[in-house]
Amino acid sequence: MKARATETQRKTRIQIENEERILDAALEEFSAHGFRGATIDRIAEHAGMSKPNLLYYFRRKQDIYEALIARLLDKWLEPLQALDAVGDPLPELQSYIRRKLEMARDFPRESRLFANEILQGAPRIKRLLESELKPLVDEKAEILRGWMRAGQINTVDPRHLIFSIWSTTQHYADFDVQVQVILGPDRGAAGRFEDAARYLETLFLDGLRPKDKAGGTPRVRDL
Amino acid sequence: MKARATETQRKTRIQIENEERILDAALEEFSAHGFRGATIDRIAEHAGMSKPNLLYYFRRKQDIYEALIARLLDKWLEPLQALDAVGDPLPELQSYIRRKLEMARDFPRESRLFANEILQGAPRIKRLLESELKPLVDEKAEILRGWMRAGQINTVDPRHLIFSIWSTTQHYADFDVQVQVILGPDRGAAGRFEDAARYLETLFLDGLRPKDKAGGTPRVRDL
DNA sequence: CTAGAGTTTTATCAAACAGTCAATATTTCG
DNA sequence: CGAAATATTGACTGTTTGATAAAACTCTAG
Repeated sequence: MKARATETQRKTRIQIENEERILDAALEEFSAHGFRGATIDRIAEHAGMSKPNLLYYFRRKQDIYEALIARLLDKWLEPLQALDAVGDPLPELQSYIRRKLEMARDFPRESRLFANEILQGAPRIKRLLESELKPLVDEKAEILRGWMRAGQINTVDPRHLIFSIWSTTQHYADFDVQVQVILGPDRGAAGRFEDAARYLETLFLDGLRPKDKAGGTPRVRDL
Repeated sequence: MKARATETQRKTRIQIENEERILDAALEEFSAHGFRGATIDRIAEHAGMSKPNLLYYFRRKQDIYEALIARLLDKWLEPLQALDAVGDPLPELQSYIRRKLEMARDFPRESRLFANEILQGAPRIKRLLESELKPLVDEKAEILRGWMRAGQINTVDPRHLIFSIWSTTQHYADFDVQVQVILGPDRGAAGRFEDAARYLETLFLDGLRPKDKAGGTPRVRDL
């Protein structure tokens, strides 16, 4: 019988192995070229099997893509899930930033997969963003607002705060080539991420304005 | 005679008009689907001309892409170019952030074009990044270091500072769909960018740590 | 060991794709 | 005007791509 995912049926050893290999190869290709730029041929080649064989496990290109997204979304949202109301705000936020940065370091392909999808208008996962991401962000934004009301962190729009954490951390995965061109090969990947972590800590905690200059607060604000 | 760019030759009115239309259409397609995902047929259709006609002006797909990149890179680096050593550091940085954010607001397709290219490993413009972007960043990083030595801004790695400005501002163009899902349709595009500007100002100047706990200026700036 | 389920391959298809060519139409300019 | 330069088109080529059909092979449970 056909190995269709829709049916409730135990998976064969070979099925499990091959779907794994296909999804890994697909991650490689989709994250590097986007949905339209990736081809079944290259995914099959990368997975070490013939194209018809691959299509035996996933009937259509889009099926591979959707399986991949479904498998990765939860993992991707884990750091934000972990943001907890009970901890102290600043360490809690630092921890969130650190986790996101570690995700960018350890799972750059996953980061680029989502980046490609969103960048190209999220035609295939927009619904998923509305049903999964939006409520999660709303929930965590409420926690942040609580901290702001209590004066434990500066008052800002919590959703924009979350955007800035996403963008600054994922930048190191998504724009890695550019980062490497600019930083040069001096420090390895690990060193780059340490530097990034140190910088982001300063930025998010204290910003750029020096804490106390010699006399008074100049507070230059306007442009 | 053929209308090849390699030859020193005055351009016809029709040539100018058509190249313009082609490049605009190409920006639309390349920014939405990446190099491999975009097709000549769709670019031609979008430009309102037949495919062979388009190929009369640009012989290969890659030629369109390269012409587009060449035309846009300078404009894209303009805000950083404008960062000036003589101004006061904080207003100067604020101004840079504001400019970058305006670019994201006014030229989202250009932002996505570059994002797509870098995301996919910059295979076509890596050399350009090394020859144009790297020296510019090095130059401006030196200005930032000067301000840090003078104690006018906090001491951080200036290149990571630049990364964070790029990522936070371009996020509003590149990840626009996601931003819209999360913020909802309440405020229009203009409103979103005002909010973003206000938030980024707080972030980059003061970070999240409250300035002085009780007493002093509450610094409530609400949403 | 063997029947049937599960897996892989070979052959194939139609559509999409980048790019070419020669013929035709239009514009420019002396 | 009329010839040369420029622009546009239709018809076409070879390749890539997503997808299918059926035959052949392999594994596994009884």
